[in-house]
Amino acid sequence: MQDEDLANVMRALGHPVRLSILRILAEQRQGDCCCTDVTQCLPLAQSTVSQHIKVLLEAGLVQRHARGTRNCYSLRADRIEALGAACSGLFSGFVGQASKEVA
Amino acid sequence: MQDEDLANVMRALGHPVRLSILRILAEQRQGDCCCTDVTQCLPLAQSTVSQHIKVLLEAGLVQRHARGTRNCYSLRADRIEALGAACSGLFSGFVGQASKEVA
DNA sequence: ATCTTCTATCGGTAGATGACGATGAAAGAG
DNA sequence: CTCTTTCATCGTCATCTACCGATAGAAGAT
Repeated sequence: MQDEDLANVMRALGHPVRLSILRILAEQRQGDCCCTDVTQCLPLAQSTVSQHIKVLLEAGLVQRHARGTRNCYSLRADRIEALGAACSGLFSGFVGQASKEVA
Repeated sequence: MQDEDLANVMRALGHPVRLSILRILAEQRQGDCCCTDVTQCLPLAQSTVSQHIKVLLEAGLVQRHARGTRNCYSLRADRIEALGAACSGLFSGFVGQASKEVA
């Protein structure tokens, strides 16, 4: 994962509301969590929530699947796992060098 | 680490230049990397680099230690490790639930 | 066909962010 | 003391972000 992509994903994660949305989606068993459901869990307008979801979509962290009149969202576990791996590599790379000095 | 803090750190990481700065600091052996050194590695003005470093400082990702007329910067390995752990927990939490549906 | 629900998008506003050049303070060198 | 180097901060500008209300289109219900 390139720095540019990684930065994009980090930026998507860099807002408390979006972290909340991810948590809300993670708690849904069936993946049938639509925009209205998410909105009801948050003190924000539907349009605002929709915008945040769009950011998460573009970062590849969630996926959309239409179900009748609803748009349902769920986490993209594959991408999140990849991100976890990328972070591990990133941080261990940093720490590997940095620990020589920080002591 | 609370969502608010986590989001702050993510936001700090959510810019390619700041990721670059972290990489530059990680490559320094002695921790004697000053603002001018970092600036020479980047196509940006010194004031801009100083601003980015400030963001990283406030996120707790780097530390400053004066050395004569220079301000030297190094990574805070402890914080980065903590962040890595927080991310692991976050992602595994997400994936743990999400994987029930994504298959 | 009409009504309702859901939701993406638009338009607008306030505030944050990123970039720059200029400046001034601190610390060492001459 | 004077000069140079370093660098955080300030003022400014352009752009991006976050939020809202309004709207329109799609899909199902009546």
